[in-house]
Amino acid sequence: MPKQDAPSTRKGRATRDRIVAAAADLMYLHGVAGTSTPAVRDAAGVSSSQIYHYFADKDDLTRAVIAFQTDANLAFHAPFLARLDSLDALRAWRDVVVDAARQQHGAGGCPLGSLCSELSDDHPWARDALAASFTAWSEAIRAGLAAMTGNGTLPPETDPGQLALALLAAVEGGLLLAQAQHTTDALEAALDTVIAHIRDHAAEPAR
Amino acid sequence: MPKQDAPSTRKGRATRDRIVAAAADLMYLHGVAGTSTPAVRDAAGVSSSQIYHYFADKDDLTRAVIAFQTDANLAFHAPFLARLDSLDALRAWRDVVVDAARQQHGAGGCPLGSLCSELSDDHPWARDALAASFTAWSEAIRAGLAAMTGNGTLPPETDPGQLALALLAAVEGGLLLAQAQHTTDALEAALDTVIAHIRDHAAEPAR
DNA sequence: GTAGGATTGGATCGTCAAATCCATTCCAGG
DNA sequence: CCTGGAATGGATTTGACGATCCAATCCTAC
Repeated sequence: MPKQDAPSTRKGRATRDRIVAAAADLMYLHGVAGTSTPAVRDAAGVSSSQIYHYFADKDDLTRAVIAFQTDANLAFHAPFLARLDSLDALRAWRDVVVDAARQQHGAGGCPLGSLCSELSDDHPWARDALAASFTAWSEAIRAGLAAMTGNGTLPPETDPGQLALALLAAVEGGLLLAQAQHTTDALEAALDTVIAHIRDHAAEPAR
Repeated sequence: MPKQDAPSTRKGRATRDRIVAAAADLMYLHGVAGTSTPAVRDAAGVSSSQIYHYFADKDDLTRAVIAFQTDANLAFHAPFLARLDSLDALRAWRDVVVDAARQQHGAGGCPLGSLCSELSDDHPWARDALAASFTAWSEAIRAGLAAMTGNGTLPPETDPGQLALALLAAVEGGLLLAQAQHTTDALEAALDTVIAHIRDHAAEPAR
């Protein structure tokens, strides 16, 4: 039973947000199982009872963290995906993703990907939420690519949905490998390969 | 301090193997943190002391599981990657990967990927081992692709290492998304896109 | 067969995380 | 003001997990 009622007072909302932000941070760094509620309590600067005042249990808090990361992820990528109207714009997005990964030497991987890998099998509610997150993300990419078919950069018979999934998988797989290898090589190779395929398609005239 | 000495007696080796196999299975299903040593004890049909007789601690057992999954993974893919001398052989491998994922509706994801996502950030020894696993895997793919440049299927200027990383990232990302979506759509899209790019490259004559 | 190490069983200990409880303080509306 | 619900602090309970210990049994080498 999730505790869905938002805090009524301003202070309460601030506290709840602080808990979620701290939990999101810790869970990103150490995983959900690796994040204890005492750790969240200390990081957020609250007391134990606060956590259970605003959340039914740890699962409920985790639910909030998933929503938090979903929003953060879309907020981060949306500006670049909104106007994906040229190959250069696509490459610009690629650079942003690669730079972000490089900045932390791949550590952490994708916030959504980590949660997905850890929670999907045992927690259907988490799986559903994350599936929706990924769908929204790939839909944002697809919409961007659709702009390229719309303005003639790509031939009309290209399937933006297929390419969007391929790009998303490239990002997730690339970030996962970056986590182990501490290199963005795989991420770059995966994205560059898909983008090269798109470029080749754009270069050759529609048959 | 790993307990690296293999059991001296036949029975001991069998017990140790049983523990590792049970632990690998549970850790694949529920993650490392989600797998308690009592659970491993029950699944393997041994008593607590057995586990700590053959392994220094849970980390040491996890180390063994990583090695186990690394071997299993290579053993599974090697037959297909060994003779990757044509586009059809590449597509055959793709089908095997996709079928395996489809068979369990994406549940579980990649055994190595799951471990990587959970352990890389907090356990350097695991990260190193998994990085080596992925390197070996991508090297096997690269060697296969190299056969295609060797026999003229692919032009000599193609970079098999780059393509191998792209394929590996496609597999990992695709399996991760399959875990959330319970569909192999993304996996297929990612692999098909990279393979289409390779095909296009093969079709056009070397400049 | 028999000695001695390898292997096994299962009780047990210390620790820590999840969740609960209750008493106290805060604060917005009247 | 002042009052009732919201918010907070922190002690506490309960249970599980990792790890240890020691006694009993098994096997292998001689």
